[in-house]
Amino acid sequence: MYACTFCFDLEKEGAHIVTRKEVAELARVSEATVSRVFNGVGPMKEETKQRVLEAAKTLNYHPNAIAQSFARRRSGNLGVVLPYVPKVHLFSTYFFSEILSGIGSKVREKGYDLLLMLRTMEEESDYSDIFRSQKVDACIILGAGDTPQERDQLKRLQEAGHPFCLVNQHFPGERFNEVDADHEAGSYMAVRHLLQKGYRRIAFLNGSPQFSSSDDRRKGYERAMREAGIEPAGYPHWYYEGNYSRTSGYRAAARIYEHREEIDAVFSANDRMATGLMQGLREFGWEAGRDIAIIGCDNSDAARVTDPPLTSVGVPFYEMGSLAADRLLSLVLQEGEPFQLKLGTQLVVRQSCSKR
Amino acid sequence: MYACTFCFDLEKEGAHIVTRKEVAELARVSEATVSRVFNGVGPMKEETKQRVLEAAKTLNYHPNAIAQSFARRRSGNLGVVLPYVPKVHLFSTYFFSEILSGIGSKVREKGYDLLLMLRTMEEESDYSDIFRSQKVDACIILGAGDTPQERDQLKRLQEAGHPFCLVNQHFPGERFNEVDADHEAGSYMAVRHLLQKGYRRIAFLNGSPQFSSSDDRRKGYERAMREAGIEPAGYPHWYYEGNYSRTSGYRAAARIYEHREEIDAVFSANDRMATGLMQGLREFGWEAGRDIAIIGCDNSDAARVTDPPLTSVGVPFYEMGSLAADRLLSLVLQEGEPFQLKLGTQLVVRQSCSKR
DNA sequence: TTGTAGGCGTTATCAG
DNA sequence: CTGATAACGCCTACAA
Repeated sequence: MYACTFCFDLEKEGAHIVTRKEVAELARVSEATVSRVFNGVGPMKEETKQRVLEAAKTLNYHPNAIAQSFARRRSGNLGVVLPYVPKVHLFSTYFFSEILSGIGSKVREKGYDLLLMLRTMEEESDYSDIFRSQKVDACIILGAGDTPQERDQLKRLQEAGHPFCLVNQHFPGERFNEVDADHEAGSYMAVRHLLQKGYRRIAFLNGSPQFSSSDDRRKGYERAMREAGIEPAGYPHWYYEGNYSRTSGYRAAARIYEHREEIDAVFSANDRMATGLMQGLREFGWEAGRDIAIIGCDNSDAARVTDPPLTSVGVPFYEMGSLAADRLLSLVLQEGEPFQLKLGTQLVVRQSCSKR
Repeated sequence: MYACTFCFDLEKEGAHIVTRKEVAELARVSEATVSRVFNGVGPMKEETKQRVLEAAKTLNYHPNAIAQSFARRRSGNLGVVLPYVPKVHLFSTYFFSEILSGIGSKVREKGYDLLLMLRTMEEESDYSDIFRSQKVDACIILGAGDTPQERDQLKRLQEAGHPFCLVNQHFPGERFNEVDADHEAGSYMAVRHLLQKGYRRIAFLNGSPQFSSSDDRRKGYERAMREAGIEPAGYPHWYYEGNYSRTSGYRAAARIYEHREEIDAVFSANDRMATGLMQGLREFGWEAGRDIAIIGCDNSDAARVTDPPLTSVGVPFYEMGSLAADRLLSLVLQEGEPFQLKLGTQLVVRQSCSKR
């Protein structure tokens, strides 16, 4: 009998939404006091506090986050913008899932929530829309490229005073908040590695030019070559350009194979293109690591799966995401300065460039 | 001079947050009328409507989403729970990014937003917490497994009347909302394909048992074998179990190679394990498609990258996500019934099982 | 067709 | 230390 009543009550509570008011009544204090207890502000008698907490527990009270956001005029959400291209995987999902994980862990640590916004390409939507609805307090923009439109939109965001941050992308000449990786240094290391192994005729397979990492990698490649006394500009057949997709790497294989007399290694601006390249070359009977050396970038899962496993420049995407969220949320809380950070990269040597 | 004033005004507007009140004043109507116009409810004079819209445009008014949520007592957010294991990729990121994309497109189409919740494993947090704060109106749970704790939590959610949905996971005996794929049929097709190619000694590399798809795939495998007059239970060396990670597939390679006399094909419960398996076997000098046939599941990107490319059972993750979001949000709006759906799968033949 | 007014569940500011 | 009380921006009967 008692048990029944108890169960019944519990079920009712499950449906009913407990408010601060009820807690206040049960604890015989004012609603304001309940809020103080839950926000830990102001001095208060320990006994009162305990009475409130107890009442809250028996009623199973949980503050309404929406009401809090409304009253505080802060959503408590960090927005993350992802370029969304259905059925086409221009970027590696590795890139995004790592960064997202990094953001997610930091955001949770800071008591925020993550609002995901998938941006379709066709849509000319202003970034400001994201902030206008007030659903996010700040926002991290992933996969942005340096195009005139993009620059314009970001500038407007900046001028409007909306806090945002870019990850893995740099806009020269602007002072946007950014967390980037030192792709130049990473590429330099990779190409140096090839040179030390005795390769001299090293081609470069670049990605889409609107991403700053493409430019950085090209610079690293050229610096290493020039330091070795080789001027890559003198060899037109050493430069190829894809769009970071596996397919574009696959297509490059044909062109590269055409000039096989002048090439004994390829440095690719990401792993996806490198895997496509390996696959394409294999169809001509060329094996990476035997007939040609190949190095990729990102050190993604794909690099471990290919045959032979792919040497690659590791990029700390997870840490970049975490750091971006950390600094950006600090900015929102008025504690912290604008930032433009660059994290180190690391060469992970595997078999795709080991022979010789 | 005029231009200057204009610019100045625009900048001020960028910082100031325009409210409904100001629009009402400029349009010389009540605030209620502004709301009606923006929500398209109730009859109204076309002229009034235009006046309001114009005023809103000149002031650059956008309704405050938080305030709307507060008043409507609906957040307008769909929660998505992801298991979050830093630095460990138990599932393929492919799986999640596809489902997430599917959810994302549907959610946007319905005017909702996506709230991402990364769930760490250690944490014993009740799923109800997700709803208590009122930050989501419904929620899609990804990567759940059939464990006693999980079942308990989901039951409680159900009893509390919180709308949720599972994707790619079935809980026998419960009536949870689910969108699953017909893994049994897919596996059956895959194994039939092997049998038709003349393979008879087919081993099965399963994934973690807490996922219903593991069980389904085992059933499909067994049904195909039995129909061919082979009782797999009679061959203990035909069953292996990994945890869906590439590494677990790699490790299985050694055990499978040990019994190579009794095995000429392997059906793997996902692509990641299959790629690990291929890699492991290669270290013993065994090539997939030449010395052994291999088929995976998921038809992920990885299946196209391996050498040889991997035959795989395609699962419509994108559509599953989209469908789940669609039906779940319909439920929230009181239009639509509880659902338990199952989508078809498809065998994608590549070279990993072509020879012979 | 439009306006008035009460309410949503907090936060935060003042008195006491 | 604690209790009133005024916002917060919008929704929605109900009234006119």
